[in-house]
Amino acid sequence: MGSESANRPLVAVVIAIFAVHERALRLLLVRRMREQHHQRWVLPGGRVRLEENLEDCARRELAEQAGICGVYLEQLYTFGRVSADPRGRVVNVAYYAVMPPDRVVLRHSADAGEAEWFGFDALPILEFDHQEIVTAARRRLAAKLDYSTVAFQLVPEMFTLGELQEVYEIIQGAGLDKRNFRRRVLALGAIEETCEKRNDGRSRPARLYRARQPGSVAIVR
Amino acid sequence: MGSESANRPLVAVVIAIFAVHERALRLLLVRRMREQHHQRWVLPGGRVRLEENLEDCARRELAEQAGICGVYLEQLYTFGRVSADPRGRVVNVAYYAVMPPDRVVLRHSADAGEAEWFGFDALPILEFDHQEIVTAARRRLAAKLDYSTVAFQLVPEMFTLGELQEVYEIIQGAGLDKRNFRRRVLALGAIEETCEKRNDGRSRPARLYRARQPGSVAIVR
DNA sequence: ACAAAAGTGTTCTCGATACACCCATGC
DNA sequence: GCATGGGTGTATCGAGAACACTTTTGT
Repeated sequence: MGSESANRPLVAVVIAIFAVHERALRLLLVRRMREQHHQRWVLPGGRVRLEENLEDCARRELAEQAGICGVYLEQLYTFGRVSADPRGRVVNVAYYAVMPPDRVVLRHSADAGEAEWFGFDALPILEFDHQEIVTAARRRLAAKLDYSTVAFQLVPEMFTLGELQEVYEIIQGAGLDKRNFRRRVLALGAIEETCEKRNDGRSRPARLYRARQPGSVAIVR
Repeated sequence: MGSESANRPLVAVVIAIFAVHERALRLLLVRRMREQHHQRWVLPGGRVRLEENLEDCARRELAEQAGICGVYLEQLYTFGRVSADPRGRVVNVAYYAVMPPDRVVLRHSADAGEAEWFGFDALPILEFDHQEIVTAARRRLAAKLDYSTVAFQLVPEMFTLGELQEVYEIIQGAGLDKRNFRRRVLALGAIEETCEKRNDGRSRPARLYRARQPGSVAIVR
């Protein structure tokens, strides 16, 4: 370590992974171990191996550091400010990812140290260029809600229109008209009714819907 | 060379720079010298220096390889497929850039080898992941015409509405209604009339317009 | 009965589209 | 006078926004 390859930047991926849980947008952070800034919370990520594609690296780091697999993942931007990391030149290929709330229970994997979901009102101060990455990721996600089907990746497999609307309202930070919202999302033709209803125990049961293409995110409109 | 830093990917920038010239969309390519694939046309670009920011690197390479300065430049995507380059692992941070037609005359700089503008109907076959990069850049540019003011970077400082419309039609590959186009672009409030007219010698002289913020590209609509 | 969220239609405004003719200049 | 591109207005359509009340369940 230390002087290895000092004539090339280090290439790393960094992931901002979001979930909407308990009426708040949450971001996953991990504690960085055995490093200069150990004990500080940082975005998950790590160096890219020579024989590994960029997205594979992002998925591997999510799995290793937080036990998370199979989420929607999209490249965001590459940050490479010369002075971003005092330990040396790093080029961070940033990704953002999203995950449904029924999967935020974290499996603490052995070698991983800790991982934890933070609300945006209680985010710790982030090192390096991670603050900038989170801001860009959040902006991109908010924008994509309006012209893609990402939102279905942020709700359980079966969901109510109320839950879906909550995702929009929390991420975009603005209330929406219920009738207009329902008309718009149904008009997309990307979700279908199920026969089931969800009974939350304190009000009228809501019909459950399901994405027609649960595995993929499409550009719409 | 050769075995240097073989434990880290090489980080390079690659630029797809476009201009609309003589009724066609054109792309700048350079001949790669003293390399395995010398004498093949490739996108301009090169390795990122340790003490150099990514965008600075892109601008330096454009200047060195084609004498081009001061253009609009935007990061596109980072390509890092393991097998993209047979010489070793490369992570290509791709940019796209645009330039007005009155600047496509190339200054052949001394160390640069050749640079040349190619129409899309006569593009050579590109090595590595360059074909993919060009396709992505073109798609992004076509999309950005509709929600930003990039188009003003593709026409001279003073331009006619006919020229501007031609830029849209050529890049998006579809004819537009003249009256609707003019109404829409004028309604943006981003350009202003000048007193001058351009006389092309074979029809009625056209009024010249100028961007209000010639230096910057804004998101609109 | 009351609290809590589900469910449901109509009106209005504004931006996008379709469409055809006269004008100024060079040859 | 003819060829070439410049310049102009109106009618229609559809998407998005505003807006309030009834229904179903649990307590």
